[in-house]
Amino acid sequence: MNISKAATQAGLTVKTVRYYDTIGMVCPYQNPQTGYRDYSERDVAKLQFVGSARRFNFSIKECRELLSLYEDENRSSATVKALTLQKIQDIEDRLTELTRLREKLAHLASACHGDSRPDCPILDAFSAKNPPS
Amino acid sequence: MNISKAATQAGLTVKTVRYYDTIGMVCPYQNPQTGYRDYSERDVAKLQFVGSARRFNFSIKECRELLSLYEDENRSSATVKALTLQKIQDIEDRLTELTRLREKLAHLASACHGDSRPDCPILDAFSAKNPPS
DNA sequence: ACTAGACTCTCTACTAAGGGGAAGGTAAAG
DNA sequence: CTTTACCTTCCCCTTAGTAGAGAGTCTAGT
Repeated sequence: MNISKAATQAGLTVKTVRYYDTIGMVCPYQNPQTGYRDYSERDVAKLQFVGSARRFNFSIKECRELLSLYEDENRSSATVKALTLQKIQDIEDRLTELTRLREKLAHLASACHGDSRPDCPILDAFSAKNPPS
Repeated sequence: MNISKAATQAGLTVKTVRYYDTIGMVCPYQNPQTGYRDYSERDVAKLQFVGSARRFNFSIKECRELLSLYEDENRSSATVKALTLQKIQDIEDRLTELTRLREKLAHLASACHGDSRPDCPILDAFSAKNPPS
C-alpha cells in the first residue's frame, strides 16, 4: 500500500512515516522505477508499534530497541520489562522535578499582589543574588 | 568584565552567555577593535535574571517578556503574575499527562512476568490494533 | 621584548523528532 | 488526454544551547 494509507492505518503523519524510513527504523520496499514506497502489512504493524511506544514516551532510540525485541522470537520478557521500569523511573524523576517547580512558582505567585503597581516578589526572586533555589 | 567572569557570576556557561548575546537577549558592549565583549554589572544582573527564569522553566521567549518587564519601571505586577500563573498551568498540564503515562506503564509492567520467556504483555499492548489509549 | 598559556572571537555542525513548503515525477479517474 | 491527487527528494525551520576548529588577543613570567 502507499505511504498515506500506511500512515493513516498506523495513526501517524506521512512526514513521520517517511522520517522513520530515512532513519532506518521502518524501511518498506521501494519501487526502483518510481521511488514510491510500498508498505506491507508487517511494515504497518511495525509503524503502529513504534507509534504506540512513542506515545508512551519512549525515545526513538528506545523504540529501536523495543522494535528489535518485538521482532526477536527468542527475546526474554525480562528485557522489555527492564526498559519499561527504567522509563517509569524517568517519568517519576521528571514528575518530582516539575512538582518542586510548581510549588516554588505557586509560592511566588501567592506573594505577588498582582495589581497595577510595579513592585513584584516574582521579579525580585529572579533577580536575587542567591535565587530561591 | 570579560565573558567568563560574567558567566561565572551569573551561574551560566560562556557558551550560553554568548548565545544570549547572539539572540539579542543580553547584549554587552563589544570592543570594536578586538571584538571582545565587555559586561557591565547591569548586564550581569540581566544574565542572572534570565538564568533564574530559565531554571523556573520559562522559555527563552518568555524570558524576553519577563526581562522587558524587569526593565520597565512602569510595569504592573499583574502582568508578571499572569505569566507565572500560566506557567504553573503549563506545568500542571504536563504533570497530569506524565502521571497518566506512568500509571499506564506501571500497569503494563506489573502484568509482565519478566522472565526468560518471550511472551510479553507490554509488547502486546504496543502492537495492539487499538492500543490502550 | 618575547613567549607560553589562557582567554576570546566567529563559524559550522550537531542534538530530537519531526513540520513546512518547493519543484518535479507518477497514478488514477473522468 | 487531462486534471487532480498523490508521491518523491531537497532544504530550511523549530528549542536551547553544546562541541570543536581555526584564528586573534591578553597576561604573566622571563
